[in-house]
Amino acid sequence: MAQQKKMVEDITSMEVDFAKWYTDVVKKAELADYSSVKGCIVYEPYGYAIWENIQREMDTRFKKLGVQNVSMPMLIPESLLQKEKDHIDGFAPECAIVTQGGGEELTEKLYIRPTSEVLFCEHYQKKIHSYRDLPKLYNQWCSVVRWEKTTRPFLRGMEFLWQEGHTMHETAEEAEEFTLKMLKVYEEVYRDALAIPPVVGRKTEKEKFAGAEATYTLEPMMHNGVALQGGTTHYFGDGFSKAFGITFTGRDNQLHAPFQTSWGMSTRLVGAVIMVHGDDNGLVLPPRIAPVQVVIVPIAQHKPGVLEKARELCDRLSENFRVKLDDSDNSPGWKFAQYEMQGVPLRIEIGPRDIEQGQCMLARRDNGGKWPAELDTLGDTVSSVLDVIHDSMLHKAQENFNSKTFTAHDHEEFLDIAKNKPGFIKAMWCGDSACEDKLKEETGGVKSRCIPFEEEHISDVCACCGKPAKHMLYWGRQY
RNA sequence: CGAGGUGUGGCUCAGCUUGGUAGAGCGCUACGUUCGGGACGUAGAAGCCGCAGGUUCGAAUCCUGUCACCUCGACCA
Repeated sequence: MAQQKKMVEDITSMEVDFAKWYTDVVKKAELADYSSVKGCIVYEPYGYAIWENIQREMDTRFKKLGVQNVSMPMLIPESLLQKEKDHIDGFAPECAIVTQGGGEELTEKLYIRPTSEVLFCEHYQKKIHSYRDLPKLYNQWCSVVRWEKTTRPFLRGMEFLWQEGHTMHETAEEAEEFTLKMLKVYEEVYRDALAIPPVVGRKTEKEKFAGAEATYTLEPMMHNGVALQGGTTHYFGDGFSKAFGITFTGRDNQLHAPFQTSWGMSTRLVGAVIMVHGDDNGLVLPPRIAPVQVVIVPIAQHKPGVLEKARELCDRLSENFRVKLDDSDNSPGWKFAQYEMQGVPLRIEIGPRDIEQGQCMLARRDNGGKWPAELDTLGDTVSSVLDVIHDSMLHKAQENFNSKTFTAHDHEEFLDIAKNKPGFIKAMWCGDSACEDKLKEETGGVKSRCIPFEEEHISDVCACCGKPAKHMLYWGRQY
């Protein structure tokens, strides 16, 4: 399909300034607006609807695995947060703290949750007594607060929406298996709902979550080659259990500490969708999470029969799809541009000429393709076209990933790629975090992304120090 | 948190150097004509010039502070 012409003048071109392009799209597509507090955004209806659709994709998958939704408090007493040392060391610097209530100084500070491991642990300590109480598979949908220095809508905020799952298991094997199971669920959401192919793997010691034994991550590549840490699952072992005195009587009539996991994905996914799929005309939404999957634009709508036919189409298609009929007074050209900006996957144009011929025009957002379709079989056509669009978007994202992923065989090549080619770098690593520090320093910000599950053998030695290599790592800059 | 930049109707910006009646384009409202890629005419509404102090007879304009946003670093999801 031919390269799409840039038709929207008020969005900065991606090539000119990617950061500006991003904020232009967020504002022009009416996804979010700034509030008067730094880093706290208003999720506008259209942006929130995207999040609701992502939520639905995740929530139904969680429930299939037996996960139950709960709601924990927002405030954490300081003493509770301090029970696990690595955890508080990791999070305390970026916490907001309540010191006053009802006009009086509090005797104990209350932390606004940056994440809720300790709250779940406190509760589990009361509820878990026997192996019969396990596993506990809880999740909550909530917002958390982290005092960030740099903020950007959806990508990094002081307050953001997410889900956090926290589970307790009888054995280490079961907990580790569940950690990986959730990682699979996340990957499925990425590919099947968001049409994004992430790199999936394990974080290095240096990059893992505060208090975790192992952290797994999903790292999609944005259109400009920058990574976004977009979802993590953690295996905690029994560290928190022991710190919080959670015990249960096992099948052997002995006391044991249960094994724990946690996992989370946030509204950052909306940012990923924007930056992976968007183009110079605005947002491009994957059909399965698009708030409006099909928009109907009547042409010459004042002429007899046009609006009636458009309404009839809208009613018919609404049985199976999320459809919007725009019968406002704006010109057709204005409507085309507007829904392109908002990333609506499929547009239907219907005018007097079409009605005469028993057809309508279909236009794809992802590649600009436009062609006539029979009205009689429109439902089936729309259904298959939306699937084709999804597959095609996933494919395009994969191609972008492939074309911006480079292999570094040695130190010199690594530095050269880091300096000159935006994207991911595949390179061997000795396992020493000193090499991660050194490469980050030398490249001005390239960090290890993860050890993928399917490692390639690039060379025998570390691309930093030249010692024998243990793993292949993905490297890259991140948001 | 460091360096730089920007805050004036809903949006993009002019005005500030040299203090003296608040401006333009787009958008918005009403009516009419239009309608296959951001239509046009006529009439109209809309701004304590980011916020708080200060200087002055008088401040969008000068001074101080503060907040937000953008870019580049450092830090982190």
